[in-house]
Amino acid sequence: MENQQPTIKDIAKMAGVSIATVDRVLHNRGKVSKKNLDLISAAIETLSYKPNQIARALSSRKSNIKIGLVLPQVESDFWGEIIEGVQAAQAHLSPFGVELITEFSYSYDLDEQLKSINQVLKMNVNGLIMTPLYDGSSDIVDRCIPKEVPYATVIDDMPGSRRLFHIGPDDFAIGNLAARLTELYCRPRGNVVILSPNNSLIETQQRISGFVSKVKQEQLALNILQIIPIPGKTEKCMYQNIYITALECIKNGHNLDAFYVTNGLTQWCADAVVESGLVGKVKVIGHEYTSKLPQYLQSGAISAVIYQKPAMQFYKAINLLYEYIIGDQRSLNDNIITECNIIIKENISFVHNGGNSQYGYC
Amino acid sequence: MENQQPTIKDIAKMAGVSIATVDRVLHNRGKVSKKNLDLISAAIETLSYKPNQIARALSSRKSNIKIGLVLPQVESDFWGEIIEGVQAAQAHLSPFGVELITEFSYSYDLDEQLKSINQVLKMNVNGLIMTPLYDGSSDIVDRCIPKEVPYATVIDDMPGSRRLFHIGPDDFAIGNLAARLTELYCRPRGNVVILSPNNSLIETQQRISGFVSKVKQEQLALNILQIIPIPGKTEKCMYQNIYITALECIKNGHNLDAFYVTNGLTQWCADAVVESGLVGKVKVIGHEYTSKLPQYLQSGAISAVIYQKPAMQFYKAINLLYEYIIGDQRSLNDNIITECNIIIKENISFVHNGGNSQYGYC
DNA sequence: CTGAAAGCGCTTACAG
DNA sequence: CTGAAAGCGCTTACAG
Repeated sequence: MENQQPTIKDIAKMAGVSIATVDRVLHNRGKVSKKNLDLISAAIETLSYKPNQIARALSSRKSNIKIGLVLPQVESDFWGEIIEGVQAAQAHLSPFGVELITEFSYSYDLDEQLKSINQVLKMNVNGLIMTPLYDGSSDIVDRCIPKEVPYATVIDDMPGSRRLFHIGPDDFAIGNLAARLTELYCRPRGNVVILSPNNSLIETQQRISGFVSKVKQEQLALNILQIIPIPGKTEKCMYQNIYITALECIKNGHNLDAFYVTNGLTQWCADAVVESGLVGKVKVIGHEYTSKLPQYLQSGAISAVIYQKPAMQFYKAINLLYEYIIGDQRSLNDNIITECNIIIKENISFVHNGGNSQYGYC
Repeated sequence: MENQQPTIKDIAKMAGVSIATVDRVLHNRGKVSKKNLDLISAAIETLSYKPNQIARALSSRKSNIKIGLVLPQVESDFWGEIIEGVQAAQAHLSPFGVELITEFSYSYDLDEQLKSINQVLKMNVNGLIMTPLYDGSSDIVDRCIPKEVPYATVIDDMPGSRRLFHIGPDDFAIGNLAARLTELYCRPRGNVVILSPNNSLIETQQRISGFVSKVKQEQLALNILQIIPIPGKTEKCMYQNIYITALECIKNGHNLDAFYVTNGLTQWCADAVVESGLVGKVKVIGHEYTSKLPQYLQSGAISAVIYQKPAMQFYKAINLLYEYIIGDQRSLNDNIITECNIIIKENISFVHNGGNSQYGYC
């Protein structure tokens, strides 16, 4: 009926060789005479042959592909959600013989992460996906990972490193957006404090500068009172510190109208607002989907968050890295901007999050 | 190494039959003796066997599966975008031997759509996906499509019909959201006119009642001046009617602060605002991603839209219907609420639309 | 009602 | 440097 896709047989016939030889040039492994190479290449070209991925997957099921994942387990909602993306990817790719090997680290500590990387490398992974923790870490990480092992970064980038690609939000644009949301919820005008965990990360800095420059550029009726870095490497530490700091800000007066929290710790800042009985008076704008988000939006303790769908990012990263490893040479965009959603009280019921994505991953 | 997934061979061996017989019960086709049926079912159970989809796809490539699509081509941005979702699905499924057959109708006219349905049925499709045009059409459509052909609805539903499942937004919730967005952009308060194309659709009515009830329930500072149905079945008609109506509203005074447009014709309402030199003064809140949306958001002619990602909806619908047809009995949720995004000036750069989804479909 | 055999398109030893 | 053959897990006629 329709003209069938050409198969490896077709091009073998056309080039007058065996399919084994065609396979050799397809994977440029083994030696092939120049003459045959040319013949085969020409045939591939003229028939515009594309290897059938299904057949490939079925046939090479024995030779497992392993992809390593190095995941912090710190902000538990945020990273916990990611695990669901990883599981979805596992389910999607296991019929292709892909095995995912995950290592966790329990603090935002570079040494711990390097240990995880080495652990994963011991398992002879064919590729690696990670979220870098510090901006200076490019060289260290590059030295740690052998050149033969391609790796990708998700959420935070490591520019200047050998990473194959990066998936993550446009943090400057996100900062712009946060400023607008703050402005909308504070109208006619507002005094804002920015609380900044992971303050040393370049991504955090970009969000802040996006926020600040949006305010200036569009002369939003926002007055940025302070930008306060929140220290802490472990989960508990960070929760406590942001909560205490928010409480202090509230007590110090200054006619505070809003907090902007630069990452997923938003909920713990909102706790301070609730504790102070200022829900509705002091708005909280922040990031990510956390367990209490629905109820906090409902009560007004949080006005809006920007949601970067981290589970989806990992899901895509794993799929892309797999395609790269099996040699799908589709030109790879090396910096993929992830989609971010605004979540407010009125749409949280139909924003798909990591735990709600029965059909979220196609 | 790891315990391999059981194959059809394993369960044949365990039940003491041939793989052909196992295959028969897997697809409950052909007659199998009660004894063997029980034996095989037990084996499947105890080994918790899952057929390998890859192998299945490879082996059954000859027997093409055809899925029919019945698509209006009216609001061209909206429906044009959908075609990209269809193409993505085609690319994704063609290695599985799936062929998509698309028929277009060029007006919102039931008779024309029925013709398209019949056209597609003539091609012996194994399933069908459509967007119903009128609420009364359940019976007519049900009579038109043979019982053996499963079909699904996307975007608009046809409750009470035989459709297998529906994917679409929660229109009442969307109306709620639209009210909130209007309120945010009109603060401190605003006079709103609702313009309603496709007014007879139950989905449109739900958006409107969502909007109205949100205003009442939360006592939003919005005053709904009028709700005006916009007639028109063809593209040109609708564009002209909404533009003219919007112009009239503006001229009639009433201190208009905002339009809420209940569907993807938002852009043509904004044209009237631009024409009247009232950009910034009269806000427009609406729906969908259309070609001029980026520039209109930038200039302020449109303040915000709610984007239901129609291409993604079709992409998912096609995949789900395919899985159903090949007998993937995963329990099928028959009413899938699609994710909707808020798009405003500050986030349009990183919202993935149909035409921007290189990595949007996993 | 049941089974042996060929085949889907590719990969992988193995023998030359 | 090259090819014949077996195999991945399932489906599909075909013969009993």
